[in-house]
Amino acid sequence: MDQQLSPRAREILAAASDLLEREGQVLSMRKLADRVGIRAPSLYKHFSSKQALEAALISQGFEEQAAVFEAALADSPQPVVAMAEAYRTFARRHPQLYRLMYDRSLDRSLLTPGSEDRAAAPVIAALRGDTDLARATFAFAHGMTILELNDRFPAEADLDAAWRRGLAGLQASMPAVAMEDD
Amino acid sequence: MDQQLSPRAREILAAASDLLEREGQVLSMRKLADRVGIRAPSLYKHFSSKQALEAALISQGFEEQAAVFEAALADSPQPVVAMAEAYRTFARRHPQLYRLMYDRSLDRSLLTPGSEDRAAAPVIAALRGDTDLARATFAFAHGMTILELNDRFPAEADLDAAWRRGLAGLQASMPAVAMEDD
DNA sequence: GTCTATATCAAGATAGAC
DNA sequence: GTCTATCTTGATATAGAC
Repeated sequence: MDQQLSPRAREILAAASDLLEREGQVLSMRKLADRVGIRAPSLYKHFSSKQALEAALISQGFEEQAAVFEAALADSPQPVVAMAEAYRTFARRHPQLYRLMYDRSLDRSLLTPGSEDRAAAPVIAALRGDTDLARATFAFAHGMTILELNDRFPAEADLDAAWRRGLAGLQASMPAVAMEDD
Repeated sequence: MDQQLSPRAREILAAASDLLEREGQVLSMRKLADRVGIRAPSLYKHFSSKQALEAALISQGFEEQAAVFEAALADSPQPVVAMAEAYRTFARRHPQLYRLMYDRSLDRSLLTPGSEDRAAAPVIAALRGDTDLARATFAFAHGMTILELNDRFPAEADLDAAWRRGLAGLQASMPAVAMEDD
């Protein structure tokens, strides 16, 4: 959690976030130190390695996702659609953080415990505990998102329509609840 | 096309393919040269840059995908399911090539002209020209594939079930043809 | 908690001889 | 088409002084 980080460490993370948000910037300890206004070796007084620093950023990302998903679950009559929109918005706002979070394998031992699960929980809840469908929906959302970030769709593609189409199909395979609510 | 490449260039590409297939190996001009049995600068007599060499590998990958998708379209009563299986098999057989092909933006000017389109065409045909649905299905397949390669699903997850669930939902949103065939 | 100095490694690419 | 020698850049990380 953030509580375990010193104020200075949090400043460094904020600077790293800023640095990442300039699209295309790759995180390096030197560039980060420049931005903070110190020398690169000094960063190691606050984070034991670059990997540990990245893990802190990733954990923060999961916490933010958890918050927006929980809001979507609580506030929307169509939580899956609302979550998909929140997912896409998150990725567009922090494209480099998104890549950091999802483009590689994760060393989960370095993450804030439970942060990844907290982001996943509202998604599974919105799909009524159907984990297969939740995984399929997550895969669809990630695929749409990362392919868009990587410019892999034709310029003329109507991505809103593809999102709608995919979500409609996936939700249609949910066990119908029709008139009742569980 | 391959025809434009010299025999030596094709040997180099084959070596690069081998090198990539050892999971986890990142392609470098030096390691590639070692494997070919020459010095790194000599590679530049055959490919103008590392990027050009990668583009040749990617083009070959698209050609291979086009071939397996075309076979799936021709041979299977359920072409979308057969293509999804072929897609997953391709990625598992060449995980590093798969990442090279899909993890980044593409400089299409370096590719073999038309190779990317040839891979996409059978997919669109199998979905009866519905491009929105084709993009949604591609996104789902890529998401499942890359998240599996990156170990992002829990160890106990039943990925076969998630694939089936996703494909069933997506195909259900195809305009029904029921008794007729077009 | 910051600094300087440095170790270590690895990468892509070019020049020019043979 | 191959070589040697080299340029240039950039990265993570440590040691030890202040």
